[in-house]
Amino acid sequence: MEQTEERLLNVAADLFSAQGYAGVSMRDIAREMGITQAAIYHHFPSKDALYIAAVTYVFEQHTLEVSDQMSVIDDPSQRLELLIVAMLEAMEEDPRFRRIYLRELLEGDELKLAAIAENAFTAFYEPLYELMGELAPGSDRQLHILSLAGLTFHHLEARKLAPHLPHAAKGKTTLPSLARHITNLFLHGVTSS
Amino acid sequence: MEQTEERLLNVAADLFSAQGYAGVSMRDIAREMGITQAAIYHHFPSKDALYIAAVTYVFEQHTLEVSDQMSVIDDPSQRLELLIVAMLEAMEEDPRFRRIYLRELLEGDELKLAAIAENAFTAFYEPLYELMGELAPGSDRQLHILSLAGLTFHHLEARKLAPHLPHAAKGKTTLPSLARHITNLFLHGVTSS
DNA sequence: GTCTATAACATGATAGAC
DNA sequence: GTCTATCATGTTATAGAC
Repeated sequence: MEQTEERLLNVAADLFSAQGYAGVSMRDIAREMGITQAAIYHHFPSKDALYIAAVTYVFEQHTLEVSDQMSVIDDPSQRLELLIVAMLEAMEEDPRFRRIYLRELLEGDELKLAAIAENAFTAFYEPLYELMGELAPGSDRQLHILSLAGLTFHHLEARKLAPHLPHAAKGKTTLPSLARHITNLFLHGVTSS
Repeated sequence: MEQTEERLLNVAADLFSAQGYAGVSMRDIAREMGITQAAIYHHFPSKDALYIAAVTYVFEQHTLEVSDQMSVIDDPSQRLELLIVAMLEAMEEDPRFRRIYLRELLEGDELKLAAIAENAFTAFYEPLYELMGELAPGSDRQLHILSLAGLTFHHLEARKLAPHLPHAAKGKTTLPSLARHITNLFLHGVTSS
């Protein structure tokens, strides 16, 4: 991929993930790029095409392999903690990823949702699915995976909200403490912390 | 409140919660209302004012009293289950509520987030906070409450996504089974189901 | 690969009739 | 309380020069 095109995808992903499809104009993207709006059409035929390309681009960055380091560990609880830390770090590292996911969950049509399902979870889904079979055999594994996703996505996004809540904690929550909290809750529930 | 104005707030809330502020035009709202765009300005001075009024309107519907029926129950676990069912039902009943919450979490500025914090959780926060003190004394109660919020919001929103995931369950998830899943997970973790 | 210029249309908002 | 008409601006997209 050419350098300009990749930068364009990055700028577009930044803006779209933060302000949504309708909230970002081609001029906004062009301004951030330092070019004129018309120049974008040399790289992509339409705003729609640019959006889809940017979303795909962000998702492709997250199909890393996490299962290699995991497969050697026997204890499923330990493997879970590793996966949760990996998920949190991946989502923390690229806010665009989790925001596009949440955004598409809100307004995505069936077609986009199917694409999301295929792309967003690929790196984590299969190892997680297998893991759930070990941790809680016979249970609804998909429900558990969606629970885990809900916990991680929401905690990261809610850090902006937390200071405004009634009994706000003094310092802000660090990533490792979040990982410990989620792992603990997911494994043993609220009664064990 | 006049009848037309209330209907206007409802239509606006429907559209804004589904497509976001930038994704909805005054003409979209007018079309749904069966009036012209200019007529809206008789009721609200600007798009911004209408949006804020619609959001406030939706939130005000959800400051119901749930604590009355709860205070008589001694067992904290039982009270938790009641609260979770109440949360799920409230959010299921009005998708606009949870979507506006998630939307503002994504793009809300500090001012709006503060307003959200004040309004979105008012009905549930205090009883939940107290409950956490009984269920897990000494723990970070706010983290637990945000966990619970993440679970409920995400599960409800992800029901559109679930059928597209790799190992999708056959039937769709019912509200009572969701409530049972979340309560169980939150109380005892994945290992107990 | 980027520019200027422009077409064709959508948008938020106002003025004034009824 | 709603209408028509209109304004100023912003929008996606195209044409053609460099």
